[in-house]
Amino acid sequence: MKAMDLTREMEAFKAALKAKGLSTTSQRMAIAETLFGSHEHLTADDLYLLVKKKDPRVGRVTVYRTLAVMVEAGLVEERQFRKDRVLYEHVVGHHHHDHMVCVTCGKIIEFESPKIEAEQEAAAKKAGFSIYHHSHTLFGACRDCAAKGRRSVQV
Amino acid sequence: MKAMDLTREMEAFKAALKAKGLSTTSQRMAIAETLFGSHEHLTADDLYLLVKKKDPRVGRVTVYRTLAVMVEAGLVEERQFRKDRVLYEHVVGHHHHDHMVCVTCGKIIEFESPKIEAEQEAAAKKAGFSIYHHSHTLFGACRDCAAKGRRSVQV
DNA sequence: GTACTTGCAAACCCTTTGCATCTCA
DNA sequence: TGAGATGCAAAGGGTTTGCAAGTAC
Repeated sequence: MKAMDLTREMEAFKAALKAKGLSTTSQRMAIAETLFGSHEHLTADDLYLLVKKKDPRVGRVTVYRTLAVMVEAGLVEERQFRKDRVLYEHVVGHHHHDHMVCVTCGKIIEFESPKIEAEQEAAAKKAGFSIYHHSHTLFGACRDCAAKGRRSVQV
Repeated sequence: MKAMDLTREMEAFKAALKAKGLSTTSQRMAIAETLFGSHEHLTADDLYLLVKKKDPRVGRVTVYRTLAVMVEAGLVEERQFRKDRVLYEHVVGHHHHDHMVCVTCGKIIEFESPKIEAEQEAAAKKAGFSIYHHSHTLFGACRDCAAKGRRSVQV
């Protein structure tokens, strides 16, 4: 796999830092490059371990603090598929989608449905509710796990 | 408000205990009566405090353990609207619904949409995914909070 | 009577915070 | 150089577990 071009993501992050009056530190850059370079859904600790491989001088706490900045800037979103674990997904340059989570193998499938978006907007309007954001996750079995008849509970 | 008739819920719980080979203890009954008698979304600790008013001999740990039994039996569902808090809602005798959560005042509005259910089923089918259950939550401002222009982040 | 339950306290896990040191601008 | 950033260690908060004593059946 060739190296990804992270220019757009990194520029967006630097702009967000500048807008908040925060410094462009080597730790923040290393964390951002690692997260933007991954298309996985990562826990803070997953990310910490990955960043540490690149630059051992980055601490776990800085990862948490940097993720918080990114979330606040709208560059990254938190996903909670299990009650004991928060996953981070970078969303710069991606359009909105929701998720199907295979409870057997943990696979995450992204989906989007304009009809669902329209319907939830209609439901909200009916209740006088203004949506800021939403979370819509389907839990079940992916094609492979359903075929294999496996059914445990991993996620 | 007159006392609710919890017969159906309590019988369902007793049946679930019997099916699992578990004893009908006074603690479990007190916890069940309290939870089934509430139409709020409660944290384990909220429930513990409520039960303790009725019967001070019930411990926090037993509440956690009893909730786990109820969730496994399908009598109660867990809702996670915030990453640091799990809410429990009893679902015996209620039909499925999803939630809108006001991030300003914390109000929870229930909604249901057959169209959304149908669409998410269609999306899953397209991906070869079998849905076991799902979570769909809208975060935003309820009518009152939107009108007052308040916008903090409580939930 | 015996195996299951309970409840206290302690352990756990993830996350946040206090604070001295370091670094960007 | 000085305000902001970092990282260690320790605290925090919700939840789970070990174990001795209590209870259902």
